Amino acid sequence: MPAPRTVNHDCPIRDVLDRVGDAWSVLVIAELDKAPCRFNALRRVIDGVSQRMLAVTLRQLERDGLVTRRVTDGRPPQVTYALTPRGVSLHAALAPLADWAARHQQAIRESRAAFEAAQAAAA
Amino acid sequence: MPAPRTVNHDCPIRDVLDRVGDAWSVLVIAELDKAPCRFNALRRVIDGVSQRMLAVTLRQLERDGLVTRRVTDGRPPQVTYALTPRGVSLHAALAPLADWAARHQQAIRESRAAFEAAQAAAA
DNA sequence: CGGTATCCGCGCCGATACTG
DNA sequence: CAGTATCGGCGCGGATACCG
Repeated sequence: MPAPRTVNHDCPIRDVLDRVGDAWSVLVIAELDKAPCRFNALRRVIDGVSQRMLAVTLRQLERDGLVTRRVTDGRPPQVTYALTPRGVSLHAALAPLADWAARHQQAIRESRAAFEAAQAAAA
Repeated sequence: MPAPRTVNHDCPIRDVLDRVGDAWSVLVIAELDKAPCRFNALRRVIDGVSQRMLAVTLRQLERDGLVTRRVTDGRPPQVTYALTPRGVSLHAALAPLADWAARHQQAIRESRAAFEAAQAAAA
């Protein structure tokens, strides 16, 4: 297949944004940064994520070497996920963005309200 | 209404990631950070973006107070987009992530290849 | 030149059912 | 407990046509 998907540029940041832009990946990383966690525990704490999306997200993160999947057979079977050093470093690289978001959140909301008010006035 | 939905958390970073996760927003911001730019010039340099998506993206960024839209009537009419200080600060907050992406890109590709090789071996 | 309006396909994701 | 398989809707975005 020639064109799998939006080519954009081979700009390296796009690979990362495809992951980071996903709603769940960041939440999973943030949670695992606190402590390793099991599947259903993760599911409960993330709240809103479906079983399928959590599985898919974890598989992607594992694939990229950002989390590890450790299986402990027994009754009941246990699977523990944890961040790799690479995953930790990504979480760290995300911090400035999170900071920015927290600092500008209010101003952005006001901008949006103002913009919509202007739109309404134009109509 | 108990839980409207797609709430995740009111975590402020989600608002930002909805924008940043969008394929085009970051490219537009990066381009406008170099210099203000007109619509079609932006279209040419971004390469791959449809007219519709560029318009939508710019509207969102304007709405959030990240870019300004300046119209100069004449023949032909001109519309110039530029980053606001807030937009510049977002671009700066993105830098560590871009750095991280550049530094880990190669390792991630290798992880993916290894993962897929393991998958193939399991089959 | 710089858009908006409309249509429509396809890909993502939630729901459901089943397995080791 | 920790998943995979399958289906179906719906929303995102490309293509196209048209306007100031």
